[in-house]
Amino acid sequence: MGVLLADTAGLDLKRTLDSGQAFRWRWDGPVAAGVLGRRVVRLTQAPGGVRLLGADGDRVAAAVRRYLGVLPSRAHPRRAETALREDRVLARILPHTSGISLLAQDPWETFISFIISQNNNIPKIMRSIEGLSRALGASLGDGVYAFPGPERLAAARMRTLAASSLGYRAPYVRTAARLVADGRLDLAALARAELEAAREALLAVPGVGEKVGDCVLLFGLGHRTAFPVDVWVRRAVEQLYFRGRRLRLDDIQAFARARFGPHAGYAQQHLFAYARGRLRP
DNA sequence: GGGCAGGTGTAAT
DNA sequence: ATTACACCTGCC
Repeated sequence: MGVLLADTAGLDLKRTLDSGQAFRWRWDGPVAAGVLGRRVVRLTQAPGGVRLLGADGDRVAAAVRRYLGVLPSRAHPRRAETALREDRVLARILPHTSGISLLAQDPWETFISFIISQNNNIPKIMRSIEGLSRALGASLGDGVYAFPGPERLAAARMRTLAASSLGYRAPYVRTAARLVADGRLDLAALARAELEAAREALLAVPGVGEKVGDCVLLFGLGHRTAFPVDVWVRRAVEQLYFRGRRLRLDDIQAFARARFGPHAGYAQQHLFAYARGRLRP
């Protein structure tokens, strides 16, 4: 049943969907169910790649392939891995992390999701996003809800936001939604803009710091040289490249640019996955 | 039940 | 320029 998605050989679905870049996937045994826009998608790992379950047509398959980062071919994770294997440290790490893909997620949903992610943990982030979708998003049937659009979120009552356990992030989410809803922040334009200009625009939003901004750039706006530094990536860089020496954030960024260049985003994903799985704090 | 994790904003030096 | 602390919630 379903269809094997082209170009997904070698893609590790679990590593990809559980890598902290997406928050709307649920595993039911071997099947991952997620919401892409207004469509529920079910995926499973197959011997030759990723299988799209259900009776969806070619257009859906193409959309899922773009989402999974295997289209266009220049964005394919295999290219990044080939290049990153030149790095001695990553060559050692890759056997544990190979197959991770950088997802091409919806800019708006990614923007809000990572504002919620600040000073937070993944299960709680997922609950908050689920709660917002349930309260404000369109029903897609079977108890599944789309992520609410900017206008819906901008107009939401504070108590609705609070009911989704946003905590002190609620005003950040509301302000961010208003900026997008009335066009003062154009996420699509930031996807086309230069990295530094886009970064600056995101950092001007209350609740968006360097880490969240870089996550939005990398996971939602297609800026594949962004290098989000959270505590795990910091540990990985300091321990694996600098013998545990304490570095400043700017120095980590400069190091990533120099060392990984156009593949910095992918390097970050592998370092993050490795650190979370195998490094001690 | 107190301590802790997780980024950002703000106020302090 | 760097540093210390508060912020909300859920988990241990």
